[in-house]
Amino acid sequence: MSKLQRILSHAEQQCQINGSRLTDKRKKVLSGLLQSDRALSAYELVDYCNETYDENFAAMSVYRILEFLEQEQLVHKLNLANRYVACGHITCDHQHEVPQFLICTDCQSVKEFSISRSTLGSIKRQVEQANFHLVSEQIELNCLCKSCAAA
Amino acid sequence: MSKLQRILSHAEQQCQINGSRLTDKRKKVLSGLLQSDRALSAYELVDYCNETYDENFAAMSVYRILEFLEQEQLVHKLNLANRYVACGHITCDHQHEVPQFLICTDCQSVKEFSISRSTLGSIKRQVEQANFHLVSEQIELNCLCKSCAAA
DNA sequence: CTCTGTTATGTTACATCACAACATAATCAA
DNA sequence: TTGATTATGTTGTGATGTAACATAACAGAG
Ligand SMILES: [Zn+2]
Ligand SMILES: [Zn+2]
Ligand SMILES: [Zn+2]
Ligand SMILES: [Zn+2]
Repeated sequence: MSKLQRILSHAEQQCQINGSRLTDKRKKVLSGLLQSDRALSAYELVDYCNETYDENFAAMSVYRILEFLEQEQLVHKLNLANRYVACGHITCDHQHEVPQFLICTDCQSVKEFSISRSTLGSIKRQVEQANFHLVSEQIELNCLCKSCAAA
Repeated sequence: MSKLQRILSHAEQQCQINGSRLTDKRKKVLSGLLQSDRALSAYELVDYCNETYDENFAAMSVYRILEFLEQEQLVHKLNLANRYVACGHITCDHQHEVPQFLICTDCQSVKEFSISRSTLGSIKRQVEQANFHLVSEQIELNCLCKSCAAA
């Protein structure tokens, strides 16, 4: 069983537990993201799926499917880049924490990582001091990945 | 002399020093942002200027003007919200540091603030450990402002 | 296995967004 | 005045995101 298959079946189980269905189309969109080494826009996914699976996804469908996958924590939306990535922890059993993302502005590769609790804590403290309140611990940072930085 | 006037003339001087011109149109766009209590999208600015000054700005012009104002550090672009705010430090004489922004996802009000050097340092360190490199210290965080959080 | 309500997907049509490309006008430096 | 540079006008287009309504697939009750 390939790694992709393993992740997909794990995702399917997870959906069953949540009382939702990982349909064929949804699986294809998720696969697209899983097989991509970078974050994809909705329309890139439309093209990818249509070429790879000889399907006829409409943009509308992909947006709806992405919304679903996001709710199921299988996919993350990167607001800073208006793109989507597959969650890197689908096969993990532990509860998914709110992740932070490093996005390469050159090649759109993404690293899902966790900033230390203490750093996150001091960010939150300083935000509160400024009389604002974080709506989410999801933090996105524009970066260069190692290979793009070298070039 | 009103506060607005003072900021504008300060901005004009700054442009002269840089060998650029703060034209009438550019002044109007900047004024629009200065008088707004929240971040505005390019098209909101188009509408605002056309209504307020009885002008006929085209979207294209506003995009160009915003690009100019950004170069002059008079305006900041918020990538997370696809909106623009006037710099809060135009009349400061000290060198402008890279700012961080707290953006209310409800009312689009924005606080330009500075995270502590030490926190910024530890963020950078953790990013480097993940083999990425920050392209900018500009960090944008989705928040709720105090009044929106209350409601 | 029907029937029926719910969920998923298809289809069409729009509103918005961001900018390319070329044209004209204003400004400046000599 | 002239020529170069900069700013703005104008037109057109590709990309984005979603509303509104229609049909299909599914699941559970009877
Ligand atoms: Zn994840
Ligand atoms: Zn890269
Ligand atoms: Zn500023
Ligand atoms: Zn608010």
